[in-house]
Amino acid sequence: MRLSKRGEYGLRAMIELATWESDLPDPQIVQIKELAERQKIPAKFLEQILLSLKNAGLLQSKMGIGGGYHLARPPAEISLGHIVRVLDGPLAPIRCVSQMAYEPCGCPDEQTCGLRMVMSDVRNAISDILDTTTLADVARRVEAAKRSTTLGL
Amino acid sequence: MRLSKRGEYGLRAMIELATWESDLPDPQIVQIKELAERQKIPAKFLEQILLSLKNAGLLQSKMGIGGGYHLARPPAEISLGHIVRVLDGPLAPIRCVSQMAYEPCGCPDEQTCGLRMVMSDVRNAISDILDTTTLADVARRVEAAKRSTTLGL
DNA sequence: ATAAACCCTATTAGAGTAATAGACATTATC
DNA sequence: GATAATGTCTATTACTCTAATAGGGTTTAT
Repeated sequence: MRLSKRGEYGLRAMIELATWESDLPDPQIVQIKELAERQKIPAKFLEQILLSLKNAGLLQSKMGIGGGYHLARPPAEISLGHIVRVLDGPLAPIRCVSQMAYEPCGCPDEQTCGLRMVMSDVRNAISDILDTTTLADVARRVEAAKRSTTLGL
Repeated sequence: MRLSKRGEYGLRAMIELATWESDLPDPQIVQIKELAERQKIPAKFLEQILLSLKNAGLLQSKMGIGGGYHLARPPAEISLGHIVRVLDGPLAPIRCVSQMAYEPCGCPDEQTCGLRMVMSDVRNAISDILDTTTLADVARRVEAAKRSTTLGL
């Protein structure tokens, strides 16, 4: 049940963009290189990932000097589920319970397939989290955690 | 977030064994070949899978003529989570939130890592389902579904 | 003794992952 | 308008993993 590096790096980058924006009214423009350094991601690999996210409409970019990336929409309107689907494909553990990429699995009867019932529950549990959690939610939790660890010093 | 074929086949086989047992007081002994045919799984591949499950203590086997496999414990005492972990490894999407195979992910501070917070929720959601659902639970749901589709005819 | 079953390890073909490379396009600035 | 900093795009590669296949060994009922 693993998230690929591609998915992990993409999520980290998007979360970082969202946390930077959370203070400021206007979207912050950030270069690949800076994001890669901060998150310790190979820059050329991150480049591909951000490009996919841009083509999916989740990021916008500006070319040339002073260019970079910023979120295409407010953080509250970008769900983690969307990001994961773009980078890693369906959330479902098996395709016969996928909403976005259903395929029959060959069992004699889907209505009475025990595996399908349980995996459908798993899919829904994952989707309940990732499709309802937005970048803004994550940014908020990060800020809260930072405040409480600072107090703990 | 995918379940491997290995995991899928193993779960199907275990669920099948459990549903057969659900009627009868004594554990049913079943041959690899028969399980493979019923579930349309390559027999030699299933052999490897069942062997892993046996070595993990979830199945027992009997060699020689009239031999085969049966569950090592009552279906109510075998969780799907256990089966998946044996065949596919940790449930967690990333290792830094895994209970059974934790590894640091290299983020500057795990306490304030947004990705980690969310993926920890996902891990728990998956584990809440798979670790609390037993083969007996699945068998029960399958029987119920069979009854209701039969009524619907 | 035989055949039916599980036991165990090695091998392989193919797919997928994680990167790396490099040529190209755009734009701010001087 | 030259230059350098940036994103765009595609190809390639090394490596790992997956799914399966192969085949010889061991046990046991008859």
